[in-house]
Amino acid sequence: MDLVFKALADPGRRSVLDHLYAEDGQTLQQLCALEPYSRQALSKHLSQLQKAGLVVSHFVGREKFHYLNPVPIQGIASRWLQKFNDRQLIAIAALKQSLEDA
Amino acid sequence: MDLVFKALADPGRRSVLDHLYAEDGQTLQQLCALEPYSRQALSKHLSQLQKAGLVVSHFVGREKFHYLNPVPIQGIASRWLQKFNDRQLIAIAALKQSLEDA
DNA sequence: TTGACATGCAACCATTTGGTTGCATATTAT
DNA sequence: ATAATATGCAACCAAATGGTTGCATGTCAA
Repeated sequence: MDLVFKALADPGRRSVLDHLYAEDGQTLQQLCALEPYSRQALSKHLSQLQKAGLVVSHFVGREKFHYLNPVPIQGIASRWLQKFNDRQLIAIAALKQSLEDA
Repeated sequence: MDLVFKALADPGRRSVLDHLYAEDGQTLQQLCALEPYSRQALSKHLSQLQKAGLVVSHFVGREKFHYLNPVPIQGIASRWLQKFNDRQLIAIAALKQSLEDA
């Protein structure tokens, strides 16, 4: 789970996820045309995303196609929402209070 | 928004959020007793969490009380879920469930 | 078969990050 | 008033991070 948070921490990697969402099943070369990074840099980012489970890939010949896996993100969302939903109203109330005091 | 992702990337900061959830309105000294970090290290972590909007604090005398603000996390969740909902019916169901429980 | 294409891996470098030490400021208690 | 408490800030340092370069491997096409 720590890998997921670390993978999402970089704006470039989030952008890769966005591009994979826009068009699923892209190869490294295709992503290179969309991102301002070199092939090697993108490759390392994709590797991290893959280790975090956010991207799944498979080879077809010499081409490696990458696919988005939203499950870990769902995991984060449900974890934190589950954690905070119970107190949500109180916390929001507290936030409003503190903002009004400022 | 980038600050929120970066703030959540560190396991220590996530632990701070957990402790603030367990007991809201704690001071730096109280958190020091719970975390394996020095006062100064914790202070910097709290500062980052505050800049990310995940923690709100206010002084009472010389004591600074820290409160959890779940709103940015909700923002992340809704953003990514909204992005991926179209393809993930299961995610929609899970989110609705968690929101309805709140 | 030979050359071009798609990717992987390792070494190296600059920047960022997390942590500490030391000092300063402000509030409470004796 | 003086000492102890609670926090803030800046400088410094080691480790992690993001990116590059160079080379190696495997696949397709002429």
